[in-house]
Amino acid sequence: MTNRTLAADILGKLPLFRHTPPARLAEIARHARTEHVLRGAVIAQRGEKPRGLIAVAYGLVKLSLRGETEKVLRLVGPGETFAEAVLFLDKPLPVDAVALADTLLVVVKAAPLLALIDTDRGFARGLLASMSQRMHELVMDFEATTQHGARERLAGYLDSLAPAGIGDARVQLPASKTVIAARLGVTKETLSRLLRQMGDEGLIAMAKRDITLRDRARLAAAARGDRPA
Amino acid sequence: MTNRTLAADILGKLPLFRHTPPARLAEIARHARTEHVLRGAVIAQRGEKPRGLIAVAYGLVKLSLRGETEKVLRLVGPGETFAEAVLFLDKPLPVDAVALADTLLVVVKAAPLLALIDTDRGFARGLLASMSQRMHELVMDFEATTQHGARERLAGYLDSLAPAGIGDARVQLPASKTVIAARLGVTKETLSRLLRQMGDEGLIAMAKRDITLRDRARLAAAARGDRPA
DNA sequence: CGCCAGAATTGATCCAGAGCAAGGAACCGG
DNA sequence: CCGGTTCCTTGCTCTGGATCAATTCTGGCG
Repeated sequence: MTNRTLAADILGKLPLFRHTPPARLAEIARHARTEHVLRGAVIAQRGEKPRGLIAVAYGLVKLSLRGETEKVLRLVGPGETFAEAVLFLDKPLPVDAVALADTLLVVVKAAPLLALIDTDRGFARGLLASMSQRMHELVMDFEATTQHGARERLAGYLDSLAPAGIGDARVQLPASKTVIAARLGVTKETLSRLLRQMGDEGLIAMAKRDITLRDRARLAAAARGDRPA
Repeated sequence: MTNRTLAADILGKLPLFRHTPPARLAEIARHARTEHVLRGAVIAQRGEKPRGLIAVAYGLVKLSLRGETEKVLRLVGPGETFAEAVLFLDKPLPVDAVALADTLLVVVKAAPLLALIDTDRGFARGLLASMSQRMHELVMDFEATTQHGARERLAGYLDSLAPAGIGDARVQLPASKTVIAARLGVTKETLSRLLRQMGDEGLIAMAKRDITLRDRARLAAAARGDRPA
């Protein structure tokens, strides 16, 4: 399979292009290329000008703000895209992107996508919807960071990892605890202590990156800010 | 002037509709209405379903997250719009909207706008651009809140109020200090102390809501995190 | 003018979470 | 099986900014 048909294949599976006719998709793929990067590789850096829309075929990408303390804005997994927003702005990237695992990317140049907005109404709507979604998540995150304490954020995060349902649930952290901590906006030390504490309270059980939610009701309560009994 | 021609008139002045032909604009205005609200009035509350895209003709609207401590996400002034993102999501509003002054709003229902995306390519692009812009601002704000201390945020904010340039600049706070404090993510007490401190250092001079930036170089330095000499 | 409510200042205290330091524990290639 | 990373945990201390508690200032309005 050539690089381009591979790209077309991957792009076709994205929600964004779900309704785009194959002919147009092939056209888009002509301006796309796949890129394989190793764990730890820097995909893009803050300040650079974006190379285009980036989709993750497999692997995991970390988008983060780097100050003296790193804040992870989003973990981008298979089937997800990033850098949509900068496509339409003449601004440099505001975040760093680093591969957390061996990752296959598809990079699509901006120009053909801009054209696609005019010719494929489904795409325009899809893009709008996905950006709205992203925006909403960002606002929710903002709220979590500014309104809730570290314990509440962690409880909410853990709860969000498991599909709604009652009874024990087993979840797996999508990245190292250090990265999760930066995602939650705390230090790894604080995360470690909080996990420990929740373990002691019987809220969760932890084995490495695998966590069992032992009491989802109390976990949800903790996310709402209730202090332990 | 009727309510509708007024609405059309106001909408026509927005960047978003800058390139929309008058005929379409009139069509949109058929589904829009103006709304005059008094200072302090609640325009929309978190959890409600959005009534549509809202534009501010004159006045000032505060968008904020309400927990036990309020966080102001954005102050929306004349010529600006809000609630675009929720148009495309079937979700309740994530924020509260309150008028900070007597304000004239134009409320445009979602349906005709969705139709306009298909018929007016300029509009689709404009919408995408404005959402991207909003997104970018949100990320910058996020960065400020998570990466910088209160003093740096204030310095950056003050600096951003004045157009770039050297020498003394006079700016005016767009709202009460209490609101500005919530915008910056600090308490009014902390804001008061910081302003005082910057005054003592000769960085700024303050009279009520009017602030003179006395040393933009050092102000910019403070925004970057340099401690006072 | 004098009164009152909301806004701002100022001082004193408190605390969640950061920072620092020092081990453990799992994982890797050789 | 060893030696080196990289990741995680745990104890101690420190601090930015919140919180609590008075005043003081301000701008309407009768």
